[in-house]
Amino acid sequence: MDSISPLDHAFHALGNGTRRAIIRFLEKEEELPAGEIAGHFASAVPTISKHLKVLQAAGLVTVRKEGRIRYYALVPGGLAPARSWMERHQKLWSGNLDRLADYLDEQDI
Amino acid sequence: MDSISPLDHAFHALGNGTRRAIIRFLEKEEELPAGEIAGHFASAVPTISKHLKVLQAAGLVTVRKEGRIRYYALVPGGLAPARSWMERHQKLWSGNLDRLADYLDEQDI
DNA sequence: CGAATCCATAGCCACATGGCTAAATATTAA
DNA sequence: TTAATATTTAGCCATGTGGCTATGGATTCG
Repeated sequence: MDSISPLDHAFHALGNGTRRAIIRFLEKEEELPAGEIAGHFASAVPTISKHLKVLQAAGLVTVRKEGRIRYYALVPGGLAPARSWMERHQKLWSGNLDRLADYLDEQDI
Repeated sequence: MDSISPLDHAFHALGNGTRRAIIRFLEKEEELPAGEIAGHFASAVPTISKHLKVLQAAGLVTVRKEGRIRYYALVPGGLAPARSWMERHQKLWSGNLDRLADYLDEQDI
């Protein structure tokens, strides 16, 4: 019943080389059909489909269905929560902790 | 035989709420004994010990052994590789891709 | 309608993960 | 030397993950 933080999903999604490669591939185009994404990787089509679903659950990617084609695209602010977590902690890491960051971290934001 | 990228380790380590909580706890002090870290969590001691090992493998944490006590501390630049990956992609995400980032990403740096 | 295309889902496998308790190791104290 | 303390390692269990093939649903083409 323990609800999992959105950060868990985001970091987990990024913790796989194939998924990061999919992200890089998507950055080059506005959007891409699932098949075209799958075609650029050695893995089987359903395997890539699964990865896309993980990226979607992490809020990093969206789908647009047009006929029988699914166009995948990056979510503009998708990386922001994970990135801001890192920003704040990069600072704390270096020694200058402040109360705002403490407060934010109590909620694991 | 596929060697796993350091980024995989870092992102994977961050993809768990307990481990992020350990990081937050470590930020408040220069270094802490394993027992004191474990004491602040509901999980059993060996469970926290395992998490510390994951953080260590990810290059986020170091140990210093003094007698029978292990002092854990954050690695100063430990977050940097993961953070810079996100920096670069946050930019690409927003639309302005440049060749340097492309080159860096070919090696998944 | 029937066949082809695009893609997801279902089901399987081997292995990883996060949790636990119990045992081992290393060091210090009695 | 024996006992206590700090921490890791060894096993065990349930569940998750990444990979595959085979099947199914939706859409388009002949």
